Amino acid sequence: MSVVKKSAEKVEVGREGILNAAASLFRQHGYGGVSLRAIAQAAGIKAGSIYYHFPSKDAIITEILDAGIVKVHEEARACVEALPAGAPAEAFLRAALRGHLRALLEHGDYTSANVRIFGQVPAAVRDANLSIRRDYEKYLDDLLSNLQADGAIRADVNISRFRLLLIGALNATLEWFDPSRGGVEALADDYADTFLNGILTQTGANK
Amino acid sequence: MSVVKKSAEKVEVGREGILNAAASLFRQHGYGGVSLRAIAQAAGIKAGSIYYHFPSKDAIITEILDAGIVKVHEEARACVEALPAGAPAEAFLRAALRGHLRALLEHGDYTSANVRIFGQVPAAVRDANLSIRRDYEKYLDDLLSNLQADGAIRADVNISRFRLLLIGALNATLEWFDPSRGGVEALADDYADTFLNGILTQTGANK
DNA sequence: GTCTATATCTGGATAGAC
DNA sequence: GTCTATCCAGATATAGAC
Repeated sequence: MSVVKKSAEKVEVGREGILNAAASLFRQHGYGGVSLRAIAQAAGIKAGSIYYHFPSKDAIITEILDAGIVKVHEEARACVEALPAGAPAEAFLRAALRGHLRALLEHGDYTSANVRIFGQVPAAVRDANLSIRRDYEKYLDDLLSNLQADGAIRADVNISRFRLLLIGALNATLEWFDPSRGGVEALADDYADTFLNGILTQTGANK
Repeated sequence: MSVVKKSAEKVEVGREGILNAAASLFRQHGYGGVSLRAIAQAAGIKAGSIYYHFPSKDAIITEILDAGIVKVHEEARACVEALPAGAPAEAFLRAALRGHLRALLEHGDYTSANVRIFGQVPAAVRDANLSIRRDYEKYLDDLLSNLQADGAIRADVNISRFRLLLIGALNATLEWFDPSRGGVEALADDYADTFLNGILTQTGANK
């Protein structure tokens, strides 16, 4: 995807090159820590040229924040929908978790920019991203509620609170995940084991 | 602790007033999004006056980052050490979790600033905070390893990976926790239940 | 579609009065 | 311990050449 200059240094140009460069810089330095000059330099153009593609810095970050959520939502949904008919209940959680983690870590600059600076952007930018966020949260809540209605998840589990715990734990992997030391799929399985069964050796009678 | 002006608007002055104002602003707007002028205004002084207390912006953020970790580490340790002799194994995890969460949410500006902008500050500032971070991570790893050696935690649980999952989930509560809707202690117990036992209704034979 | 040049403003930091 | 005044580097954004 996107243009690649021969083989120099994969300097991408145009709209997508700007977005990729910006996402990486926002992730590293935060919203206020990145100048249009820096984005332009990373994209291989001059600062003034950015305004041909985007009307403002806020427009760039808005697009990046949205993309971060959309990619994760789409991949989680795709993984769930790819399940064979009659898959066991816990497979639904495993699939959603795997999709979330895969998209999260494969589009790390966009998703990390979202996780890190959502709370730091101007209110107008944050509001624009909120409905997209809510859509994904509702998707997960519905999925988990169905599993609970089926009896797979304990009745005393607060679904939206567990969803917050889950997303928090998954998103935090962005801060330390290193693809050269074990793949995403293994990580997803490992995390799913913990969420589903806990860490205790014996789980006879809970309090 | 710290000075309070009569009852006007709790405008704190001096060193601590600057730190409190800065922590709150860094949490809200990120490292690059906060100017010394803004910090000064929030602290009720003028920008130039800050340099009487701190040599640079970096010195301020360094102190805030360190405080964020130290408060959590101290409270977690205190909760664990307050356990009665002969407390059950899982009580150790519950205590550490409760201490972490309590300090995290009670000193939200400092801890949230740390969580949000650790990855965005200049390298020199980040390095200064790293050893303090490592100390706390080692404390948790040792505690969890002991529980595993005692047989309380399953042998197939990767301790440092579980610690990453745990801290990630706990720190994420900063993004949504609202003390007016349920206390910290209840949240800590709820999270502990999930980590210890998982969410599945039946936990007969794990794969 | 990208450039140069520039207008306008805000940033961190310093000096010295009080 | 806080102020005012200021230096200068760097910010967003615009205008117009190519």
